[in-house]
Amino acid sequence: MDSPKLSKSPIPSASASASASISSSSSPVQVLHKVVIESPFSNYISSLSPIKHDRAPHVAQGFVGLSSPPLVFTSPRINTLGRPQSSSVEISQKCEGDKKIINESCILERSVTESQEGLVTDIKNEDNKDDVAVQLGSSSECVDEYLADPVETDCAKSAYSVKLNLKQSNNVLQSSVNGLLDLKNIKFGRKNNVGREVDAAQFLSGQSEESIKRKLTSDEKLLKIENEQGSAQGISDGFQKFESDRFDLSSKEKECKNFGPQKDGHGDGCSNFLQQLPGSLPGVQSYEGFAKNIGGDADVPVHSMAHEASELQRSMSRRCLQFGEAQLEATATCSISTNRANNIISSTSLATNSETESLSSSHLDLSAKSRTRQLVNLSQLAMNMIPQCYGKSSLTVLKPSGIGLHLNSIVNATSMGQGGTASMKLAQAIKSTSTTSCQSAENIDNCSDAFEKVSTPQEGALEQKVCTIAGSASESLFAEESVEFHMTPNKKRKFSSEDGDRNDMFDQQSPIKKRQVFKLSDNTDGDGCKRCNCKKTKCLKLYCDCFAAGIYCAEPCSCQGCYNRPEYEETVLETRKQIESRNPLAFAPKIVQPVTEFPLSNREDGNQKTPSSARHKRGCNCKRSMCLKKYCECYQANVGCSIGCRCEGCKNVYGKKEDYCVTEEMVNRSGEISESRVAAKPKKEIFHSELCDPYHLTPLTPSVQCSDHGKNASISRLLSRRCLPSPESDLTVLSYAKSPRSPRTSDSNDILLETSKGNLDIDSFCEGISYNNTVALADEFHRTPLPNHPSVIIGSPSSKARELTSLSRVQLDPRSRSLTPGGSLHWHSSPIMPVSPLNDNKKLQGLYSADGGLYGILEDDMPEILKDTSMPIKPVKAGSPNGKRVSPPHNLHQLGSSSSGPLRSGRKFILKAVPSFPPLTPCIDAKGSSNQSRNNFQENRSND
DNA sequence: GAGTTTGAAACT
DNA sequence: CAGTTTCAAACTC
Repeated sequence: MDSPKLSKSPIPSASASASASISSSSSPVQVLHKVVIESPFSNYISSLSPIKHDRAPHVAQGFVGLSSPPLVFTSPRINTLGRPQSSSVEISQKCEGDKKIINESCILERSVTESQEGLVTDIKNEDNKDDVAVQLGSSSECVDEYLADPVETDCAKSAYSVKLNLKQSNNVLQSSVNGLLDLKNIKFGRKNNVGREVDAAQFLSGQSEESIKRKLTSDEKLLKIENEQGSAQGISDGFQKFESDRFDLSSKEKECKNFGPQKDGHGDGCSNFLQQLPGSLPGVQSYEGFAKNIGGDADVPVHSMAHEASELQRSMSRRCLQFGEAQLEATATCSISTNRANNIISSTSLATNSETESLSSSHLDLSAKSRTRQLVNLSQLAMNMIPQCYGKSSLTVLKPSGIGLHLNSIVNATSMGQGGTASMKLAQAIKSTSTTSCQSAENIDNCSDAFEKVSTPQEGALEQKVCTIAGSASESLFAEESVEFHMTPNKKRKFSSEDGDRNDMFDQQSPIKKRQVFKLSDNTDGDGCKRCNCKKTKCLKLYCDCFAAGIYCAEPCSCQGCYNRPEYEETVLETRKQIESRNPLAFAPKIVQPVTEFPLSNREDGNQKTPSSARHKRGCNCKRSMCLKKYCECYQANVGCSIGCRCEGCKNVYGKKEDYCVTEEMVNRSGEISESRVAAKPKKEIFHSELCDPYHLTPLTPSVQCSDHGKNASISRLLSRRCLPSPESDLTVLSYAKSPRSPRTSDSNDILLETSKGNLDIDSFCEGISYNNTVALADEFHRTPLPNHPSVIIGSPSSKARELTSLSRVQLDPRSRSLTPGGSLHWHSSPIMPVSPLNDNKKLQGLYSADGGLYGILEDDMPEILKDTSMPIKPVKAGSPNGKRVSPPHNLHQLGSSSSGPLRSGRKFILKAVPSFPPLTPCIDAKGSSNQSRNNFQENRSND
């Protein structure tokens, strides 16, 4: 044990105290982040609303001082600040009046915009946007119109981009006057909000009934949309309740109804959704299909739309913010996120569906009300999506779901997906959105009911999607947290088995209870984070999932003598440092998920059975469980085994080690990898590269994997790897392009890249940052807490994104096509490889070799930043036969001149220096040596 | 709920 | 670095 220092100042840092206070309120999980709220916006927001408390509790507490961690934590916090608060603000203001709401919305918008700005400077260049808008076609009408409004541009800081969008959108959007009116109204409202709330309101009201309605809608939403519902079409009481809760289900129904006929193809989905909403997934699926249609070809457009819509959203409603969080968490890819978000939204509220639909079919004729609602919904969607897509989103994403546990992001997601996880996430999203509204018990009940209704139907597709999202991006404590926090009784019902009496448990009742709960919930608290039951380690060792995940233990934990609490922050930090000193990657996420999975997964099925691209950083060392039980970290994480695994008799459902190798091989042969260099490399190398490179690791799978339990995982993997990124997912494409396989070389890759470009603005942050960053960030965060820059991430949401971006850019070789600014972040995509002509063979080897790859890349291409930054490329021990610890890549030596020496010798140093980067996977074949004796013993036992 | 199994983490 | 021990989760009964 690291000597746990007994109490030290209970709350050393202000942030810690803050978090502690928050946590005290109720949330089991506490996320610590120092910087988070520093932004004026956040402060302002926080001051405005009490929400903070609400939100905070949900957030898992991270170690404030932790050097490495917890990006994951950060993100949640960010979310909390921005969105949750905003939402809460809305609520609070709701009571006050529309004006306040408007103001707040404006503020939020600004904050969002600003944050976005930072991330998105790229967006300014939006040549692609036009394309996107065009691609989006009708779907973006409303948004476009909205964007088109000059006023908006003025108001929004991101006006520039908006203007561009507007121009484009104008061309496209003109078709729908109504939408414009609404949008304009909204915009106007926003402007006015900035300084002239009243005027704006008047203005809006004066412009048209629609505008009025819309305003009403916004007001209602904030206050409660009941009025709208009443004015609009009759809505079932149940739906009304939802609406009151802010779900606006009734409104959605109305909208859907309205849309149904109008909608082209999507309309059906909407109508279906409505019909099925009460309990049928189909609607959701159809909705997904719609989303796919929208974003399928060009995810980017969707993002752009979302982005645009986001502004509306901002003005309109903050409540969606949480959604965004959840979604963000879940999804790295915008398209996916969008779809999922849509799904989620739809699940939460019909309105959401209508939004998407409306977006998709710009020309849809909706009643003013419906349109208004749609706008609102769109705005919500946009909000949700935006964060994801945009830099902020990335930040949000940061909160790796997996955070909760090393393994866990993925695992949790998976579990959730399988069971009620999806629902939980949905619930999270919903709750997040509705949480504020649900403050009253009644509201809560209503919300919960609504949630149930929604969730139930969704369980099928939605859950999977959700899972995927959560898993891929990061399950994010966030979402889960929010879920817990928000969990209404109904929700509990849904999760009852899991959550059960979680609240009660917070008190740390008998461990048994907790433990039971854990069992039910898979040891995950609402956050999706596992909760520990440590008895001897005081939760200061990696044995403790909480500690390992960089979060403080919470009520749900049944640990004994726990020092992993805010009160013992110092101890925790010290211990953490010690552990990190031994193994810099100790706190890095265990599961590496390739960024690309997202798209792939989406494409295949809505369900996506498995994702298999994600892999365990170190790989497992299973001897007796055959990787079929949770003893296996790979299995637990719902990821397939890879070369890095030292397991024996692997039968991992998510992907056998052997299969993995085979797949890799096939891929290599396929020539996609292009350039002989890849082909030339031995399979192992390739595998290693993927394995080693966490990001790179498995392009294949989506972390989440909802699962078919990985039965199809292997297949999916193959597909994913082989398949170039479909146009559907730009991310995928990009990532692939970046992949060491040599995006350049492969024609397909090039094509893909180009395609993606056409669809997306690479420059736009949406694409670059949003996609890449989001994913990358998520991964990074999950994987590696940035020891050095934790505060940065947390502190300024954009900061991290920026850093990443900068890194990525730096990494990016101008020559390389790799678009993604953030892509570079993702190792797996590392543009560098393709770009750098350097000794391909060596590099390749290096790359392929687990650690080597990174090192090589870093040195050659990225050198400065990365080198300086010190990427924690490898866990010190990563390579050990046991696999427990990553050993430095042997190949490094081979790699480049400079790299090998220093790297090797200084591997430890490097690791520390670059905590921000995800730990590379130990590529080493390593045979598990460590437990041999034990293995032998086990074998003997088995034989017996 | 207790006990066993399992494999990672920690230790030597 | 390899081997061993410890630990807590997962699992079984």
